[in-house]
Amino acid sequence: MKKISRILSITPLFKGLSEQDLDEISGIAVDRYYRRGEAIFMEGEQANGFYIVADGQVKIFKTSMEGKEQILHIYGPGNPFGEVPVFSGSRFPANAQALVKSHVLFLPRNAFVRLIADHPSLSMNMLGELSMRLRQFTVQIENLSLKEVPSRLASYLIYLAREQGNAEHVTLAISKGQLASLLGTIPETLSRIFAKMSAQGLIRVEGKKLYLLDPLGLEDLAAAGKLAE
Amino acid sequence: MKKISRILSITPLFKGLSEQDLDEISGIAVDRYYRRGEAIFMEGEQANGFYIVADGQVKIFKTSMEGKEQILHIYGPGNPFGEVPVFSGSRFPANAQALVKSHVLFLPRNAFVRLIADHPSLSMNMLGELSMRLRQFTVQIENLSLKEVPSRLASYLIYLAREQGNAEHVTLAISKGQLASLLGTIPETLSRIFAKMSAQGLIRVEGKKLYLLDPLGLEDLAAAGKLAE
DNA sequence: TTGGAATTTTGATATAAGTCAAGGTGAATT
DNA sequence: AATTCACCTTGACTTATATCAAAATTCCAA
Repeated sequence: MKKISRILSITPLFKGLSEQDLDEISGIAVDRYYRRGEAIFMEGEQANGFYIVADGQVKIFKTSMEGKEQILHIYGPGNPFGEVPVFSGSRFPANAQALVKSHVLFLPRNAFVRLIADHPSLSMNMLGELSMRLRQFTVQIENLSLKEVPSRLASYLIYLAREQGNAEHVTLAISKGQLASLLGTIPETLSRIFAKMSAQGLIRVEGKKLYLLDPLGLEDLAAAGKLAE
Repeated sequence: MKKISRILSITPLFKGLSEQDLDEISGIAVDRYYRRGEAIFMEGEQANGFYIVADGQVKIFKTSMEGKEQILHIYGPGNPFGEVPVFSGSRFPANAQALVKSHVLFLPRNAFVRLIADHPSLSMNMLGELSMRLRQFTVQIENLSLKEVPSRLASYLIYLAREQGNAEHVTLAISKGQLASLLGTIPETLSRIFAKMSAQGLIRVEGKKLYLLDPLGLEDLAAAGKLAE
């Protein structure tokens, strides 16, 4: 139990709740463990609760008939996922799978809905969470529809640099294949773009460590720019 | 004032609220009128409230540097829009523009947040609304990333048929150019695909009226299928 | 440490969809 | 009825990215 409340206390979703409230949530949360690559839920499956990553890394994704995959989110400790069916529908709109060995908390729907009804700050937090998701999807749609792959990659690198608080270099938390799927492309294409961007001196690639050699050039590319031959 | 509460009463967002509550909301809502083509808000603009379509048609969209446009939603009477900044950020993530002469209600942020705090059913409705949006974006991302334009069009036609409750034919509420932008393509491409689909006997196009001649063929195409030459 | 699988890269080729340009159609306005 | 303008269509061409195949590299686990 101790372990659960520690995770809940670092979860932004529960910010502003009292110690007691957190205990109450601890009471309804259930531990679940997944191996690397294991499915957590599948698109279309009936949901009876949602999840919070306690430890590890989880991807939310769609797949096409032909087997191509599009990653929608990658979540780490403190991130909730699978909440959509709690508030609408009741079936998951996408698949969730553990990218590495992971520990997640499962929050049963009914108990949570009861909780939310008399904790306005919890519902405001959840509204904030869903709004952030909508914002993010907005960007993802813009990227897929209005930008080419090099721009998407540049945007992502800039985003990572900000997130990791280091303008010099970033470290990929995922494989390049998974990055391709996140950017809406395939590994071959991503690889070629890495090569081109390196040739132009925009970046230097050393395994999972990427040096951002020309931040302005990257900004430029992210905005609209074409990647020269 | 009479007019406002009639609109509020048909707005799903306010379902389950008492007559009094609706009156209270009427009190804080402000009428706004827009001409065809007029901007309602722009991406990045500071928001101090959200909107509900009372009458007319509004598009939410992003544009690229080069001027290509991607429509995210098209809303009609009873649909709320621009709520994201109410709960996160405070800037609009996209643009809104009236597609036809429109009447919208503006709900100031603060008054609405106060209202939501002590009306659990209102916050549940809003959570439901945002969840539906997330669901829809999920589909849109899937379409853009994993399906080709003919499949997207077929999906859209099937969706329209369901919405309009007629399996035989559907009527476009928007121009073909706008439809192209909604599907993430350009008018030329859409036009060619209409031509091809007509040649295969899948549909027949008569201006804004589209006859679905081969529902199974369309289902097939929507799922994954390729459009033959 | 080595063998084998997974991941990444490179090359040759195919293709869906975008661009540019020119007509055509139809509906509204004068 | 004539004119204009927005919308739609068609054609020739270009291009970004996917596909298929194979080689190279990296990563683990035996």
